[in-house]
Amino acid sequence: MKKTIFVFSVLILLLLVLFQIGEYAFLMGDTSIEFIIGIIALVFLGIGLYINRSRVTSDSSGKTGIDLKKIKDLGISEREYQVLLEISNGLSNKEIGDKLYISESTIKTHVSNLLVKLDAKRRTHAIQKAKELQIIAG
Amino acid sequence: MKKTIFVFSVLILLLLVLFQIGEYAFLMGDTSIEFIIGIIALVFLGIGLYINRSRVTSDSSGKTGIDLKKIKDLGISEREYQVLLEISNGLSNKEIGDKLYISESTIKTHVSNLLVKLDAKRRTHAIQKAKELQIIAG
DNA sequence: ATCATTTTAGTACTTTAGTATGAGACCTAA
DNA sequence: TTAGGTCTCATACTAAAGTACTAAAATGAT
Repeated sequence: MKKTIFVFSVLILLLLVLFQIGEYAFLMGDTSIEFIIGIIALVFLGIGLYINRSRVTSDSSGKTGIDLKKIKDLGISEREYQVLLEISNGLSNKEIGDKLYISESTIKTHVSNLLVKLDAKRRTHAIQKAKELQIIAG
Repeated sequence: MKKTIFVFSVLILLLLVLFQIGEYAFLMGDTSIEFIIGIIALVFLGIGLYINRSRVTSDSSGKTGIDLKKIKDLGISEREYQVLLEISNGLSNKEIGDKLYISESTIKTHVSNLLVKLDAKRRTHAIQKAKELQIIAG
């Protein structure tokens, strides 16, 4: 919200500045009206593109982006998160162990801990929960 | 691609039209330069917003849309697809059976068939594959 | 009505997943 | 140095998942 207000304030200021430049250049007569209009058009086209880009960025970070803070809040450790990612990739405990060079037993421990921390009954449930919590890509 | 070319053509045409209007209004002296600049700024701001909006829209429909045709191509039946959806919701075979009012044995049959059709080793793998194939929401 | 497909369900079995518990190794902050 | 957390691994167990069949009932199109 604060960001939006800031952006619009800057926008209005820029508009006023452009008014001044436009008037000044017009009065001096050393610049064609086409040039001024072209500059203004380009600037605002850029502004329009930028505003939506930032909107999209904030949207995607809010919808598909990964919430690192939430991972910590849930008490999920680095290793556990790695395991979670491999689970969502469809790997078995054995395969995850081979990939991370640790035993299947250790993976089972990590998975059990993950299920508790994500309040999930199964690994498929954990995937669904993790997506809901936006801690893994969907 | 064709759409992009069309959009930019319209953009250039609009720019030329605005040049003419600007020059005309300027010569007639019945419109202030601020007004013209304001209009142009607004128009191009709108254009900038529109261009990014359409880009986002096409992106999301291409990434989150469900490909019904692909489901048929894979030979996945209606019932099997229902089971697939419940798997991705994190339910167990027993829970899916209860929800669809059929036995767990039947769910197992459906799941086995799904794994073959999706070329998956496990149900978690099936979820990942189904998302990759854009058969389920991700 | 017949053929093909789907849906349903079962048995018997193997494999994978998950729980509970204990314990050693490691690192870091108090 | 000790306390807390993470990471590791193991054993023993229960539960769930998955495979490989077989087969009956329902559905739907020709």
